[in-house]
Amino acid sequence: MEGIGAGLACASCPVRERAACAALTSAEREDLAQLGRARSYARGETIFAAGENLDACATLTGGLLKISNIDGEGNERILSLIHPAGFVGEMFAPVAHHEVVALTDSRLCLFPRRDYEAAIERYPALAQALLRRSASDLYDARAQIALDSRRSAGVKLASLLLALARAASHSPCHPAESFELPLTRGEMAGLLGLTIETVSRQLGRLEEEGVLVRDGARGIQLTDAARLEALAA
Amino acid sequence: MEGIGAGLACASCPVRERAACAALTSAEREDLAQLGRARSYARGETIFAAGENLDACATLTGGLLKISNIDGEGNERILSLIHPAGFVGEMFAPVAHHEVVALTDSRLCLFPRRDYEAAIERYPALAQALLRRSASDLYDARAQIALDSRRSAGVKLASLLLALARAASHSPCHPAESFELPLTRGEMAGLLGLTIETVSRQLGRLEEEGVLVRDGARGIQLTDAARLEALAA
DNA sequence: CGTATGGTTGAGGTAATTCAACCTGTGTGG
DNA sequence: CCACACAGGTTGAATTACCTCAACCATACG
Repeated sequence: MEGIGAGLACASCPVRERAACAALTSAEREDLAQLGRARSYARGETIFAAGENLDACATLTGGLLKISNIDGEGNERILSLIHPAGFVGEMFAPVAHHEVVALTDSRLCLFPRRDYEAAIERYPALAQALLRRSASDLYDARAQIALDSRRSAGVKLASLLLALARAASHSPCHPAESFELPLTRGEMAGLLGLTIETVSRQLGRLEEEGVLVRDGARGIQLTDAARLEALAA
Repeated sequence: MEGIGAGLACASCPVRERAACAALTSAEREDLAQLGRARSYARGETIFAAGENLDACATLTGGLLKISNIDGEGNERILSLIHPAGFVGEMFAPVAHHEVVALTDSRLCLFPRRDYEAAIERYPALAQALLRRSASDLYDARAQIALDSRRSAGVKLASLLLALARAASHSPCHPAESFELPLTRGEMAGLLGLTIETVSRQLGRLEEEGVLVRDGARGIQLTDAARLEALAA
């Protein structure tokens, strides 16, 4: 079903209406699909490594990715999470600045960078769609900066949990009432600029306060979502 | 000389080779210029206020802007500095998310948003140029996140001083050896997520250590730029 | 001259880090 | 099947970098 000949099975693509390529006409998409190929990555696999030659870009069709930076001392800071329909690959940099790694088993639609760049020039709608997505990523990144500033560990963690609960739920703005954390404590710490211990303690505190119940290391059940939203303010 | 009729004096524009509109042919630029108008802002003046209707976007031709977020308690966090040739105005959001304020006397090229959006559709090269700029802003924002994470106040301040020294110098990567800070202590604090007092103390410490000499509140003379770069790592 | 704005300096408190021990589940090899 | 190792997680005690509060200084400006 998928990948007859070279291309992709856009017809059955779970993000065909939200990804950048959705801006194309079906004929144009057909054309673009010829250039790409789908590939699966297991949790923990690296998609792009910082410093390596960046000759591809991709749309995430399923799973969850992280974009992260490793500093001199080997500390990882997660700069962004990429959800399905997200786009990765720096179009205008010769080498990758950051690591891109699968947080859960994921599926991507990979394109050779040169071909994709050519497609951008050929299809103005694609450039616009990417611009829209880039603007949105920029907004998210700035929201992260705003969050980082003065706010306490408790607020940061509450915001993250809320975002994850929303992502876990399929309805847009409603947080799922119970879900599995797709990140380890270390990854949460890396994303929030905290330590593992602090994350663990804050999580414990939220449980003490009756906001949630932990179910094993990863399971979360929100017992007071309203309270969580208030804390995340 | 400037603004005969409605348009802009692109011929004498100091950023005509670096701004997004540089991607256009001269005929196209002529056309775009008809839509815009130049305006000056004094230090402290607000260009866009968060929450207000966002019906314009702009290219900065001279000066320095900040994009900032004010949280519930009235604390300001500066999300980004905008240097000449930078673009401001969220194209795809109905209302402004952030404050945009002039840090020094500045000059902008303002465009009605609808007209600019139409221009993007009309001129694919413009969309591409904006995409490039947006990708670069996104990279900067992520660099800021990386900086925020675990690094000490000293490292943050060193990075900022280095960035300002580079911006003050006209040659790209060489820091100016003496320059005026375009930001108050409060603004530096807001940009780095620190307090005014911490910034002041760290600055004092850099002076003690012989990295720089302060000349009044704003003047900075780098006596050991190499050391500063090492500290900013 | 007096007020305002921005800046410096000091003392004390605190949230988060660091360091360290211990727990839990899972997979592996004997 | 048990023993063991290992990765991820929790918990505690001590430390510290930064914040908060507060006083004071400098420069500019009406």
